[in-house]
Amino acid sequence: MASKAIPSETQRAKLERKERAILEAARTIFVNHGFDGARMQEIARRAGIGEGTIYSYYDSKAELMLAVLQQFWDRLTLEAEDVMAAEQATDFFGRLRALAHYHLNTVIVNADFINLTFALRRNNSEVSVSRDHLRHYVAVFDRLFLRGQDRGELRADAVLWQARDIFYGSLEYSARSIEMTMEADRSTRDQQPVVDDMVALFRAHYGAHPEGEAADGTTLAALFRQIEQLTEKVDMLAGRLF
Amino acid sequence: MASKAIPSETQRAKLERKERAILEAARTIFVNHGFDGARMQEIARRAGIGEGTIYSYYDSKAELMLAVLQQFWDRLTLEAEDVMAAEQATDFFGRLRALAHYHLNTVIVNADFINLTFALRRNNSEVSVSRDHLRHYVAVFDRLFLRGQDRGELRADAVLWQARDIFYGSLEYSARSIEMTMEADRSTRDQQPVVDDMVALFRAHYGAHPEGEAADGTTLAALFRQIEQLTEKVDMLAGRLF
DNA sequence: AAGGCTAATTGAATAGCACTCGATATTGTC
DNA sequence: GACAATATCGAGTGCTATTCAATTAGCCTT
Repeated sequence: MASKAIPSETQRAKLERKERAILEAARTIFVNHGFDGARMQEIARRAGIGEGTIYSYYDSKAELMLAVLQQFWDRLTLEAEDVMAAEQATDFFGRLRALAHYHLNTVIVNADFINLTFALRRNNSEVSVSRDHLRHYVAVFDRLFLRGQDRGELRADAVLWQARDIFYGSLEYSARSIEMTMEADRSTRDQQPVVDDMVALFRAHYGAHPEGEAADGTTLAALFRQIEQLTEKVDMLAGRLF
Repeated sequence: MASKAIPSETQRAKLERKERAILEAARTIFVNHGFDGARMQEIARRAGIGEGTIYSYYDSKAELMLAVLQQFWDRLTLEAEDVMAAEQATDFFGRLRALAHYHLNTVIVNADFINLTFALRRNNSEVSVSRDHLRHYVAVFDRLFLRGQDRGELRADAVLWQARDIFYGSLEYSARSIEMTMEADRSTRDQQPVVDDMVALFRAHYGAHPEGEAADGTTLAALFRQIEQLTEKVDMLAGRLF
């Protein structure tokens, strides 16, 4: 029995090493050439194996790339947690700043990976898996936000997923703008105003503003929202009239 | 001379009709099958022409799709302008709401096109052209924002491109969230809170309300007054209706 | 250590696709 | 009607991911 287990252990180790080699090679080739530009032959050559062998590890090119992305997003998730844990400021906005800074920088530095992730959004069968990575990753923000609400730092009536979309959506677009304006210079300098703006935005719009409360506890943001809804109603009614 | 011009006119018309047929067929096939899933043969069959003929109109599959996208984004740009012009409320926030509403709805309804647009973000040579469509489209927002600043409705120190990224980035992510939660039901109901939140956000973060005194009683009073007036207006309009 | 069994590996063969090109048809001019 | 120019066609080309029959390596039994 033991004589069986030990050799199979070394065998498994060997297979795992080979799998890592494939993944490593695939990562390089995919990032450099994109999904369509990557040649399975080149990946095989770089991994030091035959072309057909890849298919005993991964069923298809798409699945291979999915594995690469899986690894990538898992790493990001762990790093994001670490960055927030390392932040001295333990209040919501301090941590939000740390997360925003990390995310923006990561998205810019790993623009290739981000593009790859969204390039898969065609083949519908793969999308669901691709979504899981993202869901897992953005859960970091969700936990932070909910904790902020529990502590009373954020409006209790704020909707989590709306805030999440604002956070990640804005930062992703900002990353693209930053990339466009300075293609070569990858310093972190120009990211600062974007991060500052994002934190200020969350403070103004989602912050609990205890000092600005009216006697009945109404907040400024709530008033603005109320104005929005009323204005809309007026528009709607006016539209029905004329 | 005239005898030359007239036949060439009919000939040109014929070619243009054929080009429209190709574009129309391509649009359908690309939307239904995605870029990689689309077969040039099927596009040709649907357009009622030979496969090779497409290549005397468009140099490649990618360029054909680019033409489809061009047409799509041009239409969106015009519609966005119209929607804003049709809005009764001429202040910044009223128009922003109209634009946000139009954009969010459009992105949801035409999710296929949006995905196609970003699917091209691999082949670098095409990206620049693809960017031009977007640049043209988002210029609608830019004009609105700058006008709002000129009129003193918005903070003068707000950075245009940051605001633009927040607007379009958030809405695109929100669209995805909305799609995910209700795959079938395409009513406009769930878009309302997102639009409200976006406008309220711009008001709180970019609005020029005497910001320094935001938390003091006078501003609060002004807001309450505004709410009073709006409520009155709603009552009046509702009274006229029923 | 040899033989046998299983699992892993290989790369030539297959199939599917965008795109080309020589042949054919259509149009315009005299 | 005949010639030139232009537009159309679809079988052929070249390039890929993927398959699979043949080969090799690993492991166990005796």
